[in-house]
Amino acid sequence: MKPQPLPRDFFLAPTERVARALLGTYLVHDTPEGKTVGRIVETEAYLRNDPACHAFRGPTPRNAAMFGPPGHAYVYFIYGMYHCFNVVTQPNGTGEAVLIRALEPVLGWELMENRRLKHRPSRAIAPARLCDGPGKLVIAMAIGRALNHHDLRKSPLTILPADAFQHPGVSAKQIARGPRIGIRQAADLELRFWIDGHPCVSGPRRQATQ
DNA sequence: AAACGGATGGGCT
DNA sequence: GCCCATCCGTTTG
Repeated sequence: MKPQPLPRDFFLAPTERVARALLGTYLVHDTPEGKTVGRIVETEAYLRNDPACHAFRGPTPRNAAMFGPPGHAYVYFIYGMYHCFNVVTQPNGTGEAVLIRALEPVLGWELMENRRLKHRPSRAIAPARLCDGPGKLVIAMAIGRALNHHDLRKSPLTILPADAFQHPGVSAKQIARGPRIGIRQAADLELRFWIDGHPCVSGPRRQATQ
């Protein structure tokens, strides 16, 4: 039987719990160019009463998706040239989400590499560096503003459970946590989660690779 | 190995 | 006008 996308109820759990539960699941994007799949290895939670959260000061045109239905995408533009991809959590109107920060490439490696090289044609990219950051994975998976508000139970962009590719999943003991990256407000909150020691995690805390 | 600055443009005070 | 949920190449120790 074909694996079914994560159901709506998955995203109704407390956001911190959803951020942990997403580790080991698979982000799948079907495009005319081909299919790409990445295993989620790093996430961050953004909460309603959290000054670092885009929804903190209430709804605006930009953050509207965060106040929309759970299990939909929130895609936003940042630093004049990048996008970030989030999954909305909690009931409609709450304003919480999980940022997807890093993927382990699973399928469509060559397509992901070509997309990355188009943005940065100067050098080769090590496999573990292909999707080790929120801006990078969005380029590799070709996730753009058009997918803002997209229902992640439907084609072309879905999230499949950890067992979809015969993987046992991620146990609580394998999950590390720490402060979120790149924010000034609420910088002390430990709302970043990753698979401990995984080579595809972003930042200095990942395991040393070559 | 870590620190730093430039690119680049939308969103909000 | 200032602030970014970033990335990359260069410099520094």
